[in-house]
Amino acid sequence: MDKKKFYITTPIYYPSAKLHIGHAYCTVATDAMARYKRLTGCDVMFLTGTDEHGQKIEDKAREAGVSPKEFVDRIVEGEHGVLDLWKLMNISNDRFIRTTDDYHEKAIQRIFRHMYDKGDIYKGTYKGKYCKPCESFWTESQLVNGMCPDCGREVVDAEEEAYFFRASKYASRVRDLLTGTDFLQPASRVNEMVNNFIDCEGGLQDLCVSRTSFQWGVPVDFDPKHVVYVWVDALFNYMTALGYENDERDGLDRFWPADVHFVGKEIVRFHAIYWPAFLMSLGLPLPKHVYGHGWLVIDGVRMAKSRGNVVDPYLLAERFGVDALRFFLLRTFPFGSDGNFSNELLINTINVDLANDLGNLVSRTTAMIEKYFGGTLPKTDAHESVDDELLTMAKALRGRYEAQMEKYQLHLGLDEVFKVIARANKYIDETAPWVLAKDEAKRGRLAAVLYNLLETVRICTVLLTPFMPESCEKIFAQLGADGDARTWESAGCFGTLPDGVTVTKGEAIFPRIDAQAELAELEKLEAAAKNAGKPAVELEPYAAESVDFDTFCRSDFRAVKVKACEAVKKSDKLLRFTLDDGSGTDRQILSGIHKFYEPEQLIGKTLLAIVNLPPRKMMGLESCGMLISAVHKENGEEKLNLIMLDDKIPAGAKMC
RNA sequence: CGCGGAGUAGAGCAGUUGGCAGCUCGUCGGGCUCAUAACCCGGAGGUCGUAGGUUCAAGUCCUACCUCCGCAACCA
Repeated sequence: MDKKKFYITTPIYYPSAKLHIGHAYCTVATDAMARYKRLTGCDVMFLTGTDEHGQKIEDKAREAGVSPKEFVDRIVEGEHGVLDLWKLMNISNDRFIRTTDDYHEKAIQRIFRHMYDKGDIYKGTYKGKYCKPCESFWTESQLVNGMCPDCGREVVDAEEEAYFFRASKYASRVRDLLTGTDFLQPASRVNEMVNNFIDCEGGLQDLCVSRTSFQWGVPVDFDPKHVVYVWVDALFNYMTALGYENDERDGLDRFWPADVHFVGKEIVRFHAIYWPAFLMSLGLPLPKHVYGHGWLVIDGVRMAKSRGNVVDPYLLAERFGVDALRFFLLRTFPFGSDGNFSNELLINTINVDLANDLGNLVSRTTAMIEKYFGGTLPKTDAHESVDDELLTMAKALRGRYEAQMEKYQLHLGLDEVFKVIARANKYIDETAPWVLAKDEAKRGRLAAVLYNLLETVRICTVLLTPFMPESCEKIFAQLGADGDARTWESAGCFGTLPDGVTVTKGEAIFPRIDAQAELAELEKLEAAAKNAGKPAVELEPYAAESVDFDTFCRSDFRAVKVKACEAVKKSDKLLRFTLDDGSGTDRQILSGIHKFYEPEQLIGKTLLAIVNLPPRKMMGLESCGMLISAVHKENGEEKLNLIMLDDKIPAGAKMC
């Protein structure tokens, strides 16, 4: 019979900055799944890569003074870059795709044209905020203080010509796919998608698939002032990497459709709605599953560069070992939901599961075989009923593990293995080999007990291989398990190790970590890493254009006193100020500075405000003016200081 | 009333179709000495967010409310 195929992918990551532990989490999970499938005998294709186009990279490259391609090359191929990280993490991907690869770009042009020819891509207008001097479009949410985030000048409502994908045409087929099949997992994500994006007001929106406001992308070949905008470019990587619309790669017939795309929950929408719609448009087979995993969060908030709470996988892998880190990520957090990451939990998991339970089990088993039998067990068949439970569990393990793995429940697969490991530790207590060893007549029974342990450990190790390839290799070596005793087959067969096998007690495979000392050390290292290589103080660029005196004079700046200040409900940034501006009536101003100040710090302070801006509503509240602050970056971190005036200045005093 | 998720022992979480409330860590007590001060056993600790309702029986189903978190919005 032909080998079964299995095609699995990670998202292609956006290399605008170094990857963090969250990216590693997703890739390690995919890797474990791919290794598991290979173990079971599947012909596996495992793809990962990078999504390298777009405005943000164009901007970052300009800031760095290099071309966009040079910029992404550095993050992808450079030292401690994406490729290095996956090598370090022992990722076994079969292919790596970069959306700047020539064959991919050419294929995207053809794909775009096919969809256009079919009438599923049409020319329309994209509405947004436009900054004339910068020739840039911004979405409402990108604006800084309602102004252009680049130059700080005013933006205007404007329209840009753009191509759109007619997603609306496929709305009902996509809804059926989501609600009627197990395409999207975990199932809890289905309602969210359907209610939010398909059955919402206005129905499924057509998707903007081209832009003219930046150049760093795949040009639309029949209308070259447009570049293909993110999702057509990014999602089709899963097919172009197999040779779709190109001759450079191959394997499309063999591996498409994908068996599963592992993706973070933030991009579930694009994989679960637009990706199937694209494929429907082209009449292509749909992937079998999309699995949206959770995020690693820190103290309950999402990890993000802008929050300065990203965790560096390099640091952790180097300190604790790649396998320990891989294991921790997949053992601790339920794969479908968010998990709260902490160094403490990491160390605790390593100590308890790997050092105390697994490592110590290997150690005491091999130690006793060496001590009592010189490393080689004699033939024996002294079975007792106390063995039954352990043997039953060990024999059933592969099936139970497989059931979980097939559902992508990696943490539950591991859980099954660790139940058996715990049972084996208990078995040692029950059988007390050190007592048997004192009685020469019980040599046979002693050998049987140790053999049972040896086999149990071997089976567990086979099943742990996808998670911790290198450590399992070491364990096999200590057990004397050769090629045939490391296979999927053998994991279902208690008694695989031959009589006379020789074990060797070696170094501790997972040494215990001194938690307190290590935590302190980590804190130091992370603080150092955070500040490394970043300019101490970074200033906004100076305005190139001059402003005439009259324009300046029309701005009415006044001293104001803070009478009351409170956080705006449901907003993480806004503070609501009630101010005395000297006029006799209170003035309300909202300011997005909660990240920098707590409201109680500000009551009674004398601040500077511009008071003749038109009122504006935010979160349902009216803001009449703007408080003036000084902004800069320190060690890459945004800093903001309100301008505080001498308290003897009366409320309402005009600045000029 | 924008959409969705979550509230269960000190912490982190499981609890399938309603049937005596569980797991890991921590904590306290005991056992063992093969092992990486590891392992094994036992105890304490919860009115399962609140208030109603259905039922012989509710963590589980229904209704209302409270709190938290995502998305969205907003960030003058």
